[in-house]
Amino acid sequence: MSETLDTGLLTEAPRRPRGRPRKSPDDRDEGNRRQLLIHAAAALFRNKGFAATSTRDIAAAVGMQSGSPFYHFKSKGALLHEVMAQGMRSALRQQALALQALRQSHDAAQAVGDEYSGGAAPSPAEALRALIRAHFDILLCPGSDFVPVMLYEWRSLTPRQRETVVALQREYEAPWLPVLQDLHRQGRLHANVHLARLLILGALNWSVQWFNAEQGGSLDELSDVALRLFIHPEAA
Amino acid sequence: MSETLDTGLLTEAPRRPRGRPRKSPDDRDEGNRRQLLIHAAAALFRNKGFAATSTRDIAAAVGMQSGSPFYHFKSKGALLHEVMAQGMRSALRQQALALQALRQSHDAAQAVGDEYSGGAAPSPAEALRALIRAHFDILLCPGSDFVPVMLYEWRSLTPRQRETVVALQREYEAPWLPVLQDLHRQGRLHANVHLARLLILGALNWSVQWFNAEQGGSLDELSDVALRLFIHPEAA
DNA sequence: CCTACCGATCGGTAGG
DNA sequence: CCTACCGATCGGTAGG
Repeated sequence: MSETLDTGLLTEAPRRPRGRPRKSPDDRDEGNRRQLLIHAAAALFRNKGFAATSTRDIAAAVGMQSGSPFYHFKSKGALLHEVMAQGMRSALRQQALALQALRQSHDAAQAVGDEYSGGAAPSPAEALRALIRAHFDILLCPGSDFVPVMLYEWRSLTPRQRETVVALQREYEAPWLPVLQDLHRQGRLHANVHLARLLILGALNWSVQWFNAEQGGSLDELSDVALRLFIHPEAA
Repeated sequence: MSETLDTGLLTEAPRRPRGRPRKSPDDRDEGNRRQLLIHAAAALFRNKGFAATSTRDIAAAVGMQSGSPFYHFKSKGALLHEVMAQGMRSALRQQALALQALRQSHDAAQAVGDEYSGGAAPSPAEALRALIRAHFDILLCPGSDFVPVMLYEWRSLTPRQRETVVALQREYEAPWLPVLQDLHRQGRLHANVHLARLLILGALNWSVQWFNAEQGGSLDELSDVALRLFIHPEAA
C-alpha cells in the first residue's frame, strides 16, 4: 500500500514559488490527503463523538486550515458517512478472510488424510470462534476506530446515509445466523437464534467500552472466554 | 426540598399581573420544575446525544425560555451529571428491591414447608435471572432514559463528575460477581467471572440499541433467553 | 488547498 | 423565571 509520494521540490520551480513550499504538480496525493482526513476524523469521532468534534479539529489533526476539509468532503456528515462505509467494507473483507482461512485449514487437514474431525467442513463451534475473533479484531485492534464510530454514532446519519450503512451491517451479520442455527441443532445453544445473535454481538460490541489494549490480555484469550460463555459443552 | 418561593406578584400588583397567566402563589413547583427539566433532558440526551442537544431544546421541551434552565442548573454539564446520578440511584433501588423480593419469596415458600428447592437461599441461577430482569427494566421500560444516557454519554462528564458516577456503577455491578462465582462453582458458567460479567452486562446494555418496546416481546421472555444463553444446563 | 469571511447557533449571564 | 444580550464557536463558502 505504500504509494510513491515524491515531494518533487526539485523538478520545477525556476525561482521560489509564492507561499509556503509546494509539492510538484505531478504529485497526485489527492486520495492520500483525503484518506488522512478520514483517519483523523475516525479517531476524533471515536474519542469525542461526532457532535463534539469540530471540522476545525479534524483539519488541525492533519495540518490543514479550517476550511480545507470542505475541499474533500461536501459536509461534516459526508465525512462521517465515509468513515462508516469504509469501516464496514473493511470489516466485511476481514470477516470473509477469516472464514476463508478457517475453511482452507480444514481442506488442508483433509488433503493429508487428517480426518479426525469426521467431516470436511469446520465445526459450528470453530466457525463461531472465527467470527468472534474477527469481530474483536475489527473493534479492538489499535487504530480500529471506524467500526466503533459506526456502532456509536449512527444516530448522526441522515436517513438516506443510514440505509447504506444498515445494508452493510446486514451483510456483516448474515454469516452469524447459520452458524448459530447449527449450534442450536447440536444442542450447544439454548436460545432463540435471532435473539442470541443480538445478545452475542452486543456483548462483543460493548467491549469497545472496557477493553484496554495495553493490559487487557490477548484477543485470542478473550475470544475463547466469550465462546465458552455463549455455547454449552459438547454433549457427551 | 420545596422551599418557599413567593413571587410576590400579588402583594404588590393591585390590578392584573403583567405577563401570561400565573399559577397561584401556593403552587410550589420548584422541585417539580427542576425535575421536569431533568426528565426532558434525559429524553433528549438519549435520543439526540448530549452534544447535539442544546439547552434551548431542553428549555423548549418544558415550555421555558432559553436562559431559564440556568436558574436551576449552573451548566449544561451539571444537568447531564444530575440525570446520570439520579438514574443510577434509582437503578440501585430497583436492583435492591428485586433481590429482596427474590429472598422473600423463598422465605415464604420455606415458611409453609415448601422445601422443594432444597435450601433456604435462592439458587444462583434464580439470582442471576433476577439481576438480568431488573437490568432490562432499568434500561428498556418506556421512559427509562436515565441509565442509557449514563451508559452512552459518560464521555461528556468532567473527570470529577465521572468519579461519582463510576462509584455508583461499581456499587451496581457488585452483586453480580458472587452470583457468577456461585454459578462457576456449580459448573454452569465456564468462563472467567470478571470477564463474564463484562460480557453479560455488555449484551444487556446493547439491548438499548435494538429493543423495541412495542413489538419486542416481554422483558420476562427476553430475560429467560438471556439466562439460557449465558449459563449451561444443570449437571445431570 | 489557503484566506477571509458569513450567518447561525450555542452556553451562559445581568438585571429585574 | 423572563428579557435581552454577549462572546465564542461552528459548519460552510467565495475566490483565488
